[in-house]
Amino acid sequence: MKPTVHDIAREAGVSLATVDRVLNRRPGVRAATRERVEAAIDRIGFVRDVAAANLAKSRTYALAFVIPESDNSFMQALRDEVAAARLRGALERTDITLIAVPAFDEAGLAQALDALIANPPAGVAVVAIDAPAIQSRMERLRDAGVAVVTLVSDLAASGRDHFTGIDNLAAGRTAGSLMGRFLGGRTGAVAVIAGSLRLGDHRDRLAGFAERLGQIAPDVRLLDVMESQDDPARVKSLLTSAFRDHPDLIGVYNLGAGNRGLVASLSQTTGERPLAIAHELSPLTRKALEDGLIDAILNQDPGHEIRSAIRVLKARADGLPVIAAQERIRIDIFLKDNLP
Amino acid sequence: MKPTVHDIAREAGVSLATVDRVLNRRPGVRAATRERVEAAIDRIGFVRDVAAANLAKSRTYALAFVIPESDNSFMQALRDEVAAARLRGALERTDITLIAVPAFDEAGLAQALDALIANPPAGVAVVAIDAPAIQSRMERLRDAGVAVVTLVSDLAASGRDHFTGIDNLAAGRTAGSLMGRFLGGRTGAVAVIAGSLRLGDHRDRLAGFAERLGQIAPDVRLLDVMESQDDPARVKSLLTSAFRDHPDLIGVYNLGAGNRGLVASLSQTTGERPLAIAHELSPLTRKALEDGLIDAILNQDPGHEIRSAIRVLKARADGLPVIAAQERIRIDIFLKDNLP
DNA sequence: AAGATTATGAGGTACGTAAATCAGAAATTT
DNA sequence: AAATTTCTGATTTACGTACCTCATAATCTT
Repeated sequence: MKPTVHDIAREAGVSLATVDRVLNRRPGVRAATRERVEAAIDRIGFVRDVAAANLAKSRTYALAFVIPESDNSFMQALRDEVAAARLRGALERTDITLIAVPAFDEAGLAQALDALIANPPAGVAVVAIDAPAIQSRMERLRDAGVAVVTLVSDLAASGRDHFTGIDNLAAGRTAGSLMGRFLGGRTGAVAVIAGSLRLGDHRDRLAGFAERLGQIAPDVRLLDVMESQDDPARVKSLLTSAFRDHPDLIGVYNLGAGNRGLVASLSQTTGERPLAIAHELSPLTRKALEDGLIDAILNQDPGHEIRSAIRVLKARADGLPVIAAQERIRIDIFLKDNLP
Repeated sequence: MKPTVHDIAREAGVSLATVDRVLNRRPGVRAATRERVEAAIDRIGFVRDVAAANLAKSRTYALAFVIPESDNSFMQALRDEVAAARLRGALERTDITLIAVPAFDEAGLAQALDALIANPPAGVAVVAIDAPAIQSRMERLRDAGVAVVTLVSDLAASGRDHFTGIDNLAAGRTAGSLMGRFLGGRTGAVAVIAGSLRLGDHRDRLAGFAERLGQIAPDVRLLDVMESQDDPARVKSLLTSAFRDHPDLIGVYNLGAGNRGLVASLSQTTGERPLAIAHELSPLTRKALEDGLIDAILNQDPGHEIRSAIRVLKARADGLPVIAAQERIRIDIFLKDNLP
């Protein structure tokens, strides 16, 4: 049988109350006694029954997700996944709050974090903006004993317990690799569109892409990066100019959002279609992949990210370890053949 | 507050005992009363507290994993993941048994299943061989109320509740797609090595690969498939002959195990190295990818598969729904750039 | 050494559900 | 209408842990 707290008490020769004090870090136990109890715990291999403990505590994990209210499909998917997780709350003993903040708005995010500091939940997941005002607030949350996870876009480590998202430098390199190899020695110009170079993840993707493409296809001419502010209309107009100005355009990499503009532009091209690589699988990009308009999609699964963040927050809130391999977010590569 | 069984009783105007009878499908409730209780459950949105229920039942889920004792790294990884899951048993209320059976041995597998039928656990996960003797035993298990999942290699649907593994036809197409595009218009011969065409998953991969490569690179000459029995030495000797007999060999796809032979052969090639695509990420294939000996690895994550199978088995054992999106096993594509 | 302080023990209740018993009500059969 | 059978209610115990109170033992202060 699985050992219980009673077994610890018997083994250590103390009462249940003392075991409880040790287990739950309550005061009033001499160091020597505490060690005896801990030794007994190790010896008999006691593992706290989390279900019973939660039941006894009537514990529900209050978790807050702070996500920008951007209208791009990735952020939308992220919010939908939070909503779905919210519905599972009764089963999973979570009470999830979704806090939508204006996109790219440091002050708005800071304000949302201040509200959380005033009324701290057990855990907070934030799509962070890397700025001192945000960093310091995240540290305050952690100091208050709140489990803190950054989502999608990271911060300096002191501001969070864990980052749930992909390695964007590697994502850029992957895009560069695919672009270079799919081009198969052809020469010409390649265009890159970012949302904004003020975003760390976009900067990382660009750097990785340029580095890797330069290695594999040194003869390809990489055009100056264009910024779309993640706006589909702007993506489209930027591409229109690029097609006009560079008749030898053989590849396009959209490393930010606004894929609607990319697809619209590609579906209008006459002559040979350029290779296209973009991020985030959505109904739109999925269809473009199936239709052959886009050649590859790099993806981070929003469902995985939200569920992973919840697991990590619950574990940190309980002071339990995390299965690292399970919580690493993959850079998925999708071709039309391996669509899920 | 979350509604409890007491709330149901009050709402339906019956006693707790009757609610319990309805909830746990015990006899002794008139149809009319049962409906009243069920209506009350719907009305107040009751969700059974699984943790409390398990606590009350002192339930642990006895789960058996039946996995071939092949020495290839994928099956090894699968067994390791089961062992790891076994250690988490105390936390997750599972009692996991790993049953290793001889590889490719229908009679041995049938015998292992018979033992399980005689002493049925709550759930069984099997790396199945698609044969009538196996199929019928799986059906017997299901009829006995055991949750049944096929692992890696599937069976007809009547023999299992769920399949935990990848779509191998799609995996083959993905390999064909990558091969075709990476070749970038070059012409020559492409070799394919399977473990055994008696295995359904290997047949599927081959079919998908041939189909897709033919579309993308019609000028490429696909050599007759060779069978390695998943033996590294045989993979190597087959490749040696292929290199000798076909000087224009420009691509190799190993769709089964035995990658050690593939890597050994590739590292000895003189002149231009052929494109190489293989399955399953391991320390060996990872290194080969990093060194540029292999160009792409298709992968199914053994950790995900085992954890998914456990979640599914527990859910089926409780008659709970499964989050389908979470349990779909991805066909991962790894290049040297997006290695985890 | 008396008093103050800190450790520990003993015992209980609570969490939400499962499962059992036994008594009594209602429906069905004879 | 009586005897059976089938439902239903009321109540209790158990699961493993958390957390509370009260009493007493051990240790430290002055």
